[in-house]
Amino acid sequence: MSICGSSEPEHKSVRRKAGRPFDASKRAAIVDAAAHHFFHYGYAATAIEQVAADAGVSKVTIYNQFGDKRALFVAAVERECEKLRGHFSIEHAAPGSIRDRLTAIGQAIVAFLFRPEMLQFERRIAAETEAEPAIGAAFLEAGPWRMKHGFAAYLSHAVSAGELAIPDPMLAAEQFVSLCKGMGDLERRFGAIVTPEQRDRRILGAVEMFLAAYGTTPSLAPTDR
Amino acid sequence: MSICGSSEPEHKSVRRKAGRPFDASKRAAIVDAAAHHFFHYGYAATAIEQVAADAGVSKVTIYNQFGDKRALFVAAVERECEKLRGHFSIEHAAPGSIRDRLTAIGQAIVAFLFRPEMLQFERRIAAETEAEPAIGAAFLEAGPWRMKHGFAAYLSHAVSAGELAIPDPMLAAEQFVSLCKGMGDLERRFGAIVTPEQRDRRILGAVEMFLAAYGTTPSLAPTDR
DNA sequence: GACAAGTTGAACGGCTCCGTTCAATAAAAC
DNA sequence: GTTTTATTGAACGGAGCCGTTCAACTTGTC
Repeated sequence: MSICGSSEPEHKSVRRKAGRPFDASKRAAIVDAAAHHFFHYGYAATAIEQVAADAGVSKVTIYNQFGDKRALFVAAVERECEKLRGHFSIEHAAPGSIRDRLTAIGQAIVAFLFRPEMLQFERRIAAETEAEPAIGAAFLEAGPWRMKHGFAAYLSHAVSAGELAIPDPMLAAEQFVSLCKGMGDLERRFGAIVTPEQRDRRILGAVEMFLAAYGTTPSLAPTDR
Repeated sequence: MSICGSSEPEHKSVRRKAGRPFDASKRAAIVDAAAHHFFHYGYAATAIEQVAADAGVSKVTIYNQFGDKRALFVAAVERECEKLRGHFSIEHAAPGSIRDRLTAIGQAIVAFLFRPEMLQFERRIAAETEAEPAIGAAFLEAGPWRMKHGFAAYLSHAVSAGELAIPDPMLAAEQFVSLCKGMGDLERRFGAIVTPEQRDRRILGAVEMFLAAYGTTPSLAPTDR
């Protein structure tokens, strides 16, 4: 099972086999439709025939190209993970105090993670991880772990600049994100609504606590409000 | 849909209707078997016939008593939530420094939350919350929110004792738990193994950070190690 | 004992859906 | 033009499972 490996492992200009080649545009349409159905209605609730119809393609074509329902699902996950990979760049040079920048980063992270599509995607991945652990691993690599590394690098940068004092940036990255999400993560997964006020309260608290632990200048608002 | 309301809403000694009454022991056996199957194999993958066989009961009996597959699932969730309710008591008088006590609490919380059965249960609840939001709400009430209140009360107690300085105990409770779980929560859900060392590292870091923000005595080990 | 209601086993209808087969057709390589 | 391969539409086999029905039996109340 090669989930989320390098995109084009072997495209050596090997002599194309004779006959009519696969229609790449059809393949893309299939994966698109499949991703939509899988992540919107769930794996079991997705009928191959429906995917075929949405992709404007025959069902047999899908089985020709992917062979299996699971394989199609894996392909959809791969595509989504690929999209994820582009979303983790933090500007190393940003304006404002470290407090302001942390706040902005926290808001961006929460906004990104709490999108409804992300919720759906996580749900499906978590459900299928049980049957196919490689799927969960691929998601962790492409998403959370990647983000953690990026953010840890940012923190290290701030440490170099003397703005923070962090013994373990990887741990600190986890801590900050965990604080920002707080219980909102659970509530979201279990259908409770999380108000923007709650989000902001958690982010504010996260920044406050983070600076209390890792700040270099004596924190100015230890007992705010 | 009455999920997790008061256990026995109307048991007024209303004149028992004539004829053979429901067999309570059978009902219990059914719910037991159903819970096992639902939380072990998932809702869709659970066949009523199998539940009936495991409970030593006829399929028709299940339909007589519960009427529906969903209703049976709800009954199983109710029973599990009921069990959850007993698990959130924190000893207000415990020995040791506040640091030691927080560490012990963190370890207990993580140990409780990371049990495999809890993972399974959460997975199923999250999956079914989509179709039935009341299920997710019931779980939040019986589990996370209950725990949060209990822990916040404990923290308030420590504040009264002058051991901590916390402006918002509810937020602080969230923060501590979030820090203890850290990314381990995600990793667990997506099939990655979380080593005891990682857990302990996170708990240690959580206590450290928590005391840095809310401690009353100057933290003794800011840059531990 | 008469009555009412739960329990059982078996069978059935109905539904959804996966994956395959087949013959006909289209598109590329040689 | 020939060969090779992909695509299509339709149909089929097979499986799983929900929920119902029925007749017989059991267990309770009156």
